[in-house]
Amino acid sequence: MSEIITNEAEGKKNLNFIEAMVEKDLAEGKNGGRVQTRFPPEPNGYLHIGHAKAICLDFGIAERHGGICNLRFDDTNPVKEDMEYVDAIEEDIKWLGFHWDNVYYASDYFQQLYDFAIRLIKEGKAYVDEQSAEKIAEQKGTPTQPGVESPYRNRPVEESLDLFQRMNAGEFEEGSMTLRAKIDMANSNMHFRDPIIYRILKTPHHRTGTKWKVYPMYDFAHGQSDYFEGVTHSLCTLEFVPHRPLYDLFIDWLKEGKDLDDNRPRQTEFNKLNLNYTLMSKRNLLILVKEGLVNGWDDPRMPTLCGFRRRGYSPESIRKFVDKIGYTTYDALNEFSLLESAVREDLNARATRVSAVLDPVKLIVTNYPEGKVEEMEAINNPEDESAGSHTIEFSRELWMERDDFMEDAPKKFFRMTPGQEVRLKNAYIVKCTGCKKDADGKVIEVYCEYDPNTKSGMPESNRKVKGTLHWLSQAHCLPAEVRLYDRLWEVENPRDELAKLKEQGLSSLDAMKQMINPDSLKVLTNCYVEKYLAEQKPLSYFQFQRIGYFNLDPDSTPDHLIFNRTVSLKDTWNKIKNK
RNA sequence: UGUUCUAUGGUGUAAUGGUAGCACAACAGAUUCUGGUCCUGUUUGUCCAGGUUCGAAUCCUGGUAGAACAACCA
Repeated sequence: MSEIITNEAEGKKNLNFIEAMVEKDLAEGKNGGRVQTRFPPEPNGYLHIGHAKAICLDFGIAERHGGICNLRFDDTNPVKEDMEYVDAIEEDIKWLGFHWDNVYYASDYFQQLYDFAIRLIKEGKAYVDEQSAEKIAEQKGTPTQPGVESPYRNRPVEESLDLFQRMNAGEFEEGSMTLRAKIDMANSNMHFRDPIIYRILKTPHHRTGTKWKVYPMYDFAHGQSDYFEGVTHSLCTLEFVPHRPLYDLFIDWLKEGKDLDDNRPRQTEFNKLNLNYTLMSKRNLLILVKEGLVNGWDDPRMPTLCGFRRRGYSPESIRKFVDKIGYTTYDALNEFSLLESAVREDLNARATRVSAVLDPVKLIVTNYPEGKVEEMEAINNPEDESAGSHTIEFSRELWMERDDFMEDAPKKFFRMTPGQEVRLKNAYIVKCTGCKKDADGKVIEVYCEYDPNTKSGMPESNRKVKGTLHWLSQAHCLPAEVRLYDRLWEVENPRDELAKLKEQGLSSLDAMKQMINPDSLKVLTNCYVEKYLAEQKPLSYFQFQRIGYFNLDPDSTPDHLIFNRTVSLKDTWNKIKNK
């Protein structure tokens, strides 16, 4: 009985449509009851959070259904690709917490693909075209008008065969000839209008060197690669929907009806990730990096996985986010705040609480003995008792946050203002007694008196005060640089805005310069942090209490501490203040 | 004026012919030695018009709106 209930409960899982399909295929015994996926990046740039969405699906489905998922580099265009990217991609996938069964390269199949092309020529299904790119584009027609056939379309098989072999021997210049599949120049699907399947490229390939002079196009490589590997479910994003009939056709031609009909990979498309205030396309990210608009692929403002890593996002937070947005066929624009809620949720459980003063002003506890130092206990994480605690020194001369003092404060200001009591976190309750200002009226010192009976943990310490402030002992803290990040783009939908500006004749670079947020990076050089932070590992997760989540930048040194703000804490006071 | 695809609160996503639910956001409150977290509550939705059905977010028809497709990129 209980088993039945369990099964029913499992049956009610809200699976996304792809995973539901996989389960159905499995139940029906398709592909011999196997599940095999692949993650197929082109090694021409760094992975971004949109790839994380695909990675979670490809690897996740294999993991959850006893299948396998391979990493396959789609390296059919040596002009754009590089081993640097191969290494970075592998690192990012591992960081996200996934592992592949095998690493493959589309270039592993260059010989098989070439042989297949030869076969198609012999079967009269492919021909060598000697027209220019412009001419071919012109003859292609438009989505509403049929194309016209190339004059080379019906040339003798032997001629195409000879030319294709000589193309690969390096006898012809780049751009002078292509191999085209003979399909249908009038088809309503543009991809069926005799697609180019091979082109001449003389740039050495990062893996095969100068062995090949002709390279297969995506459409002629992807489906066949899936087939060679035994992929069952070929998952990709929505823009490949029009390619699917071609994907199927080339596999049909390849199989020659030898296999059972269901023993083949099938392509299924899902919506790619769009995030507001975020530009995702690799092409444009490359421009940002090359033009120095950001400081490299791992700039914490970048949507790359290495950027998020350096910003202080945990892999778990990214997976959590991907989980929340789901997979559909609707071209959605997700709110960045959902990502932020995911990282706050994860870091709340994970981050060590410390004190840091980002905009310091002196706080003097006037009735505290000069020279006296007390070690106070600071809980590392109230959400996790096992995280323990560390000590923080208290003394007469402290640093406090400038924002935490107001001489004339509104009623709801529960912080330091003359006559009002506040708790100094982990220490004493103090009463503000006044401040000192310079000639310009700027507050340079704040004064308070402490109540010795209110030390944290003491019996009388539980008196209620509305505010609790963080602080640092001037003699016992360290200077630090803190980098505050804001959104890189000022417009909510930079993808569409970029397209609009380009239509107006702007270059990508100029359009991006127009949309970029000039205040996306604020460097604070006059900050203080606890001594405790002197010897922490790079990329460790911290919460600067009452401020936000921060992590130690990889460039940080003990002599020059650098922290990146991952995300601020939710700030209710800021809302009240601005009402 | 082609083909293909899509449409559920502000955003994203469930409901697979049977009580429109969840998360984020927003708002209000309670708790708090973080104005954080945790907790409670509130507001807001099936693009439109027909049809099928006892019953439609779901199926059908027609609109409307949006997207993708015309690289020797992937």
